[in-house]
Amino acid sequence: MSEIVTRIAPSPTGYMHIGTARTALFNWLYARGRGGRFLLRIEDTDKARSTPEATEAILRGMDWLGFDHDGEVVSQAARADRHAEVAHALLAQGAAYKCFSTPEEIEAFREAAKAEGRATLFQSPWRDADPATHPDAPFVVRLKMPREGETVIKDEVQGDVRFPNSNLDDMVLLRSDGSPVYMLAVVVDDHDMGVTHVIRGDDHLNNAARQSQIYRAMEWPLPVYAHIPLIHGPDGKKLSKRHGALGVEEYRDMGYPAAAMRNYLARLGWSHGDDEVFTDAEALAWFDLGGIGKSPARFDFKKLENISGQHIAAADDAALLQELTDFLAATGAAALTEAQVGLMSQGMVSLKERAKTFPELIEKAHYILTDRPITPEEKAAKSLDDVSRGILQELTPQLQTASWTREALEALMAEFAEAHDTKFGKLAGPLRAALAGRSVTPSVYDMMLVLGRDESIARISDAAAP
RNA sequence: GCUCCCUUCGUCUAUCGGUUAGGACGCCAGGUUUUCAACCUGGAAAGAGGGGUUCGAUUCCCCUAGGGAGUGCCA
Repeated sequence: MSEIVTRIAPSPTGYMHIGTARTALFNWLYARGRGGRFLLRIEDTDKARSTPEATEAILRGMDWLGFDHDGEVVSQAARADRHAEVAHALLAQGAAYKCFSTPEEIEAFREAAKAEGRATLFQSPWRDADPATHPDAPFVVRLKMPREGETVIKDEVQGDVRFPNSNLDDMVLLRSDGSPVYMLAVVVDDHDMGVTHVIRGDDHLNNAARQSQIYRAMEWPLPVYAHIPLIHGPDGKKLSKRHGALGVEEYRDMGYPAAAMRNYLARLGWSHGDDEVFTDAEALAWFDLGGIGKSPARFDFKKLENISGQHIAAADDAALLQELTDFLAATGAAALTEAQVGLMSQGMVSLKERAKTFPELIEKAHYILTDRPITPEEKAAKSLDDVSRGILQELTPQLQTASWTREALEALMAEFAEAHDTKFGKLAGPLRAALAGRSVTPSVYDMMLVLGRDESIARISDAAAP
């Protein structure tokens, strides 16, 4: 079997859609999981809507998600000459023809068809015209679609889909200004790039029938098709910016790890038995076209969060810290100091199991990211009354001599609490306020261990001071 | 209008003719607990509707309903 080649071909208009990210993921998984190649082509033939900024956004999104592509990024617009060349070849062999109908005539045709309840597919009078009768006027090049029989698309997701040829129109290949149209461009590009598997949104399923006729006319081998259902919004309607159809970069900025995003997106419309949380290696090994569902899936933030939390909890400490650093940089936050990085790497163990996103992780790490003197928040300040200050004061010397291990500290606290005829729960509040200036923090022991004896005692002394 | 696709708990899904229709998220109840989170136990929750085919349909076929896509000298 020859090498597998897939591609992602986004249009650079606006931000990088989350659906594009999922299609890219499927293509990437399919190729990379099989030792194939994964290509990137920017479909920038619509000059009016394409922007360099959008291309940059796509590149950044692909980079963040870790979808490395092979070879150079292909610009579809740059290949217009080659597209036209194919159109002219089709023209020369009689598979396409020049159509001199004006837009007004076509419009009139459709109006009339509609009024009579006929199909509105335009039937050009020039399809079989003798070239000798061609006027000296602008024309478009149209493909001669078969009028009889049917076109069958063998789709790996949808099965065999049959289209009556009578429903296929003689689509335009070249506009009257000689520029190629998208339908032609995709086919030529996919062929020239050696794409063997076209995995794309099912909004292209109908187009596949029309495009396949270009392959047939050129006698090019058809790629394997897999049309995947689109992602819908929480309301089941098409995903729009209104309800969460955010750009990929917005998900990054919300603090979801890329690995979690990949995992969630993979599960959205694809399944491997009951597996829910998995690594990239597993996804690469498991992914196949047969596991793709046929119905559109809705985006569910709750599940994304859950998956995200599990990935953060399971992540390697150093790698997670690095990704957190990248997150801070990407969102324009201040970078961590060297000392903070040191403490963070020690605190990561206790931090990561309590956070679903990076912002949450940072929130939990507040005790590390803050410096003395600590000004307690209002809620925390309430637990620092005169009584508790006294208790903290009493506790300090004991901490001074305790051995700084979890066991020893737990024992010390238990003993201390008992001596004061109370429970550790009562001590926890004041200690949190002292150590972090907050009422919600990681475990008191975790904080003391990470902060170390000197810093911990210093903070407690600060709080105990009148 | 015409063509094509889709339809299992609220959500993501498993099932590839025979299951008490399974799992996950979320939700509810209880437990654990040092706050938050996590964790443990239990619970409610689904085959769109109607016809067939079959000994037997969630599964195969048809119809209806609902949703989506295409039908451009947009991509």
